[in-house]
Amino acid sequence: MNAKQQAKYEARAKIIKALAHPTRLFIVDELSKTEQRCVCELTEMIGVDMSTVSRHLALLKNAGIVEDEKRGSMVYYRLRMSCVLKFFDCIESVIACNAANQQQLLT
Amino acid sequence: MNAKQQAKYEARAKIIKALAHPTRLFIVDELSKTEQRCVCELTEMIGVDMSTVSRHLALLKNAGIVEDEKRGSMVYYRLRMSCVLKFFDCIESVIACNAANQQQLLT
DNA sequence: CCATGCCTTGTCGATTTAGCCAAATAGGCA
DNA sequence: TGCCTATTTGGCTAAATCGACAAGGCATGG
Repeated sequence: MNAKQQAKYEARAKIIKALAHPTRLFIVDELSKTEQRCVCELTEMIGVDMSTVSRHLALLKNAGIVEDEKRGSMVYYRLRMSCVLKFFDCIESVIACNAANQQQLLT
Repeated sequence: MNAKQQAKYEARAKIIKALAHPTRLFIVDELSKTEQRCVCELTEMIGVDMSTVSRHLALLKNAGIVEDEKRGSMVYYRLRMSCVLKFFDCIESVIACNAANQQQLLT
């Protein structure tokens, strides 16, 4: 693998890594349902420290998946690349396929 | 977020995490082009220790993304859920969108 | 101006991850 | 049997990640 290839896969991995956490998946899911949410709302829903949520959001933003907008003292986040939602169908089918496989091993 | 929700997002995150590494993305890409590859071939292409490649493959297998088949003394891996390939279009568009944004900041 | 609420950032400890080397396992072949 | 190759696994270190708490910045409302 040459340097250019390497860079390509690293760039891709960075985006995927940004999604690779339950809390961040929840955030993406939530923003697909509700257009925009402030940090405090998400914090409330998730149930971890606000600083932790803030960092998750910063990470998603840095990857280009969400964007933020400050209004007054609140910061609202919304989905910037909604194509990531398409991942979920495939993910679910992987999970279902794994489950079916597990099942089969028992018989 | 209740326990069931939590579990759902964790299961999803596990799959995504399995893809969140440049080497593993390379492997998936390669298996989309060539149907099957043994560990030694992939090791050759990637240029890290075979034990490292073996672990990456085990991780992908554990997530249900690839499957393996032992033939003689070699182990061949192939893609099990090719739907993950669909991720790449979206990923590329995120990258392109980020780049366009960067560009705009310079003007 | 001060208090309060919203948010981000610095720091720390605990956990996970990635890579290497060495050792163990397993198949193929002389 | 004994060597060689292919692969996995154990052990180790360095680096990254996550979560909590504390402190600081900024806006709002008395």
